[in-house]
Parts: sequence; C-alpha cells; structure tokens
Amino acid sequence: MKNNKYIITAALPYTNGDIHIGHLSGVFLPADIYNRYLKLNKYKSIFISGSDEHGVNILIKSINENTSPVNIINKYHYMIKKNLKIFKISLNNYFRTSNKIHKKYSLKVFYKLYNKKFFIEKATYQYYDKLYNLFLADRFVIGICPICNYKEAYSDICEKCGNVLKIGDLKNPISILTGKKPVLKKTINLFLLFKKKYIIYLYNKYKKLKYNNKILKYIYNFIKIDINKRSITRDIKWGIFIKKIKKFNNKVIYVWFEAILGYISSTIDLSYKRKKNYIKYWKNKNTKLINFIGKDNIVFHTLFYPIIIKNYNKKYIIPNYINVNEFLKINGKKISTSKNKAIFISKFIKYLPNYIDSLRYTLISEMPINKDSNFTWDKFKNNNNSILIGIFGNYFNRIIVLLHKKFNGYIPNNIILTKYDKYILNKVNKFINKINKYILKYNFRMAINEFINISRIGNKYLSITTPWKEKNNENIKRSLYVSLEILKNITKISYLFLPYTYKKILKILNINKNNFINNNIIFPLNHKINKPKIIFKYITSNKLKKIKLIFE
RNA sequence: GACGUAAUAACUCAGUGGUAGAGUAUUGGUCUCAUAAUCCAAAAGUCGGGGGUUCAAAUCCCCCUUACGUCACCA
Repeated sequence: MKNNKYIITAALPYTNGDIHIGHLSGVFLPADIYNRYLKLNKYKSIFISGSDEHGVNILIKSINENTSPVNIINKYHYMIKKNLKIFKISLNNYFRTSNKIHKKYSLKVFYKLYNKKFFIEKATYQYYDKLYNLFLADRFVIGICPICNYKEAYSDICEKCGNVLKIGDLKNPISILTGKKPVLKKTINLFLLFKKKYIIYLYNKYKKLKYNNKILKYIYNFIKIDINKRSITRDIKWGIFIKKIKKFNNKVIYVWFEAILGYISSTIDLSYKRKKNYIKYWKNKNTKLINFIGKDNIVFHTLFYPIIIKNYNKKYIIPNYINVNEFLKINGKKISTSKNKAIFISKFIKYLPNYIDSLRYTLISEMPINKDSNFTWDKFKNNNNSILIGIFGNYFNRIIVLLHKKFNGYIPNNIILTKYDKYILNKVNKFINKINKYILKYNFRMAINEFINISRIGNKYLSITTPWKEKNNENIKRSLYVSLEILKNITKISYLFLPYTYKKILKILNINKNNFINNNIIFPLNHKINKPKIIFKYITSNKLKKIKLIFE
C-alpha cells in the first residue's frame, strides 16, 4: 500500500428521477475510472456518493403526483443505487441525505456556525401560495417580463431577453402550482457570508493547486461582481428542519448547504458499516480529496464547502482537485430529467442488458471534458461494432482461437524474442504510460482511445507475423506469445473502463486473483485457456432501428 | 445585457509560432486466424469571417458572426 490516501467523490444526484447517461458520463464514470486506477495501483481510497433528497423540486413533484416526498425519494434512491451497481461504479458507499446520520451531522455543523454568529439575518419578500401554504421558489412563479414582455418569464430571470429580475418586477405573476396569483410575503432568512478576502484567498489557493481554468475564471467572476451572501435557509416543508433555533424552527436548511456535507456523512456511515474510522481521512493533510462534479454546481464545491467546513473545523481538508465536466446532449438536445428528455439507466438496462460496457465505452469516449458533447445511437452502434468488436473483441478472439488451433489452448513458453518483438512490446509499454498520464490528467477520452490503440498494434503485429500460415513452429509460438503479452496488458487496463469485459476475459484466460503477482498477470507452466466466447454482441441495422424506436 | 467557452476533413475531435493530423464513415486493394472482422492505400480541409503583429499564424492581438454556458431562492 502506498502512503497517499484518496477520497473520491461523485456529485450527489438529485433524487427526483432515475439517473441518466449524463450523470454517468459527466460524474460517475470519470470518478469510477479514477478510483479504479487508484485501486489498480494499490493506493488507499474511498469512493463515496449518495442521493440528494431534499429541496423544493422534490416537494413540487410530490404535490404534482399527489404523493409524499418520502415516496418519491424512496422510489428513486433505491433505483439509482441499483443502477450504479449494475454499471459497476466502484463506490464504497452510496448514502442518502434523508438518513438520520446525515441530518444529525448537518445540523451539528449548522448550529455551530450559527452560534459562531457566522450567519446574518435578512428580511426579504417572497411569493407565497396561499392554497398550499408554501413559499414559492422564484422559478415556480411565471409572468410577463417587464422589459421585453415575454409571456413566460420566471420571477427571477427572463430567459428570452436574459435580464435578471428582482422580486416583484414580474407582471401578472402566476404560481405554476395552482395557476393562481401568489402574494408577496415577508420572510426572514439566514444568509451565509462570502467574505471577499476569503474568496481571493481561495482563488489563489486553487490556482496553486492547478485547478482548471473554468473554475478559476468562475471564482474570479465572483470576486468581481461582489456577491457577498447567499441564503441558506428556506421556507418550505421538506428538508432538514432547524428545530433548535426558535426563530427559524419552521424553516429548513437550504439543500446545498447540507448536500455538500453528504460526502462526509456518507463517510461516517461507511465507518459504522465497516467498523473502521474513515473520518480520519478527512482530517489528514496528506489525504487527496478529489471531487467529480458537473458544471452546474461549481459554486457549492469551490465556495460553499470550504467556507462551511473550515469554519466548522479547520482540520478538514479542501479538495486537491475538482474535476468539472460539461453536459452531455442527446442528438444535439439538452438532457432534462424533469422534462423526461433523457436516456434513463433503468430503461437502458431493461432493453439492452448486454450492452453495459458498450455504453460505458461510448460515454467515456464522448465524455464532455472541455465542452458539451453529443450522444447519438449511431455513435453507440458504430463504437460497438467497429471499435469494440472490430478492433478489440476481434483481436482478443483471434488470439484465443489461434491458441486453440495451434496448441490446443496451451500457452507457449521458452521463447526467444526477436528485435521486432521487443520493439512491439516496447511500443505497447509506451501506450500504457500514455494511458496513465491521461488518467492522471483526467482526460479519460484520450485514455480510452489509447487503450483501443493497443489492440490496433496487436492486430498489426498479427497480420505481419501471420501465425496461421507460418510453417516454423518456433515462429508461431513466438507470435502468439507476444500477442498474449499484449493481451495481458489490455486485460489489465480493461479493468478501468470495461468491467464486464474484464471479467469475461479473465474467465476465458482461465485466471484468477492468484495469477496476479505484483500487479502483473503470470501464467503458470502448462497453463490452458478456456474455449473462445463472443465478448461483444453485434448491433445490426435492424436492431438499431428498434433501439431508436424505443428510446426516441 | 454582463461575463465566459468554443468554431479545424462528411461526422467526432487532437494540434498554443516552423511544410495541416487521428479515428469513424466513403472508395480501392489485401488477408482468410477472427463476430462480413484485420491489414494497406486513396480521396477528403482558404483551420467561422475580416484586419493586425511576425521571416513565418490554426496557434499571438483586435473587430465581427454563430453556437453553447453562467449570472447570487433550480439543483
């Protein structure tokens, strides 16, 4: 085991629906690959996430569906948890913010900051729905924009002209819930102070830690536009109630104030489950904390989190790196859970259970690293057929079949390598180094691309050495031996990207944990491999048509 | 409106001052161990438009166009 410890976090998905391919591509897959890389290289790591189960959206959804918020979160929490498992996301703990442990911890932090007088009180006017006895978030009130007269402007922003509106500006406001006019009602809430000095301090710190430009510029913007406080309590009936403070005991903590603490409460939960103290990780200077998030919640990780946690207990660490991804689109259109425009994971698993790794491949190779990227079923088919079958699966199959035809499945040994063999193996090594480099730079797209390139080298080597028509037995042995060496490397790396395939390959190669010595696959003398089996399934044009019908 | 990000072959992208690159798709050839897969080759680009700096610009600077994102009670 190496000295550095890691905490890997994947942003908590909001539990108002199933997770979709955007969650996987933007957050869970990058985090998963990174964590798998750490495990493969014998680092100590914990990989945590959980469901974000509070907030006004879930409340609204429960009202619309005539059910309770608890029913909603129960339905989706277990669904998401199961789906993450099926996609082999290597989480150590998937927790939930409605759990007692989380509530207790969040309140502890909240009360401490309150007692330190870290919050300020401020009165504001807020739209209020009398029928439901509910304060309405700005987004749930629409009306006519006072500037451009757009009819469906939100009460805080008009999406047509882009102007930011103040509460009360909107003409003819209507509650989305009831279709009736809401009233403006005064309310007192608590606000978290964003001290400019501290933001500048964080900015410089992040710069030193080599956070990416996107984040630095985002924070720089915060310094410039003089944001100094954010409301951290809400007037709704769903969330973590602030019981102990009389004045606010009918209000809840703003969802992101507590959700951001979910990583820590998830760790507390893990500690109970395993009877081992993982909270130490959070207070150890040598721990590397890496957050994987989407671009929609930069502010909570870069500003909320350090402000909250350092004032609670300054021993807690802040992230060494925050990996921010953009959004994945489908056929050029934005994904939306609430508008039901997404490829949901449950549906994918139902109709295409044998294509989990194919989807993982496409989502990794299309990961929205620098800018929004696009998913199409044609790409999915193409990747599956041309890359996974044509290049990778085919290469694997060729070797296995040849080994059976030439040596009855026994692995050749006592080989003397030629210069060319050594050149090829050396080249493969260079690609492995590249893959490692790309992973450490969070460029998983390039990493998986280089991974496929190793199979390309292998295919080329085979077509040059042509063991199927070679007469000299030593040459055949050598060719297949070198091919197997390449295949060993591919196998090892497939653990990072394609977990199902990895297991299938191990089975066909007839090896288990005992064959791994110092991280290398070692075949014992006279080792016999199993019969070849198809590891990827072909997608015909007909099948593609059917898929499109189901999902589009 | 403010701020930010981007624009490179049909598609997806790599390329931060020195003769335009890769994969996919297309076309031709090759192999026959392999899931009509491999391998080789061809064709394909005024690097969004305009101006500037430079011996030299996809790359640096300025202006414009287009797309996308963020903008302090959505998460």
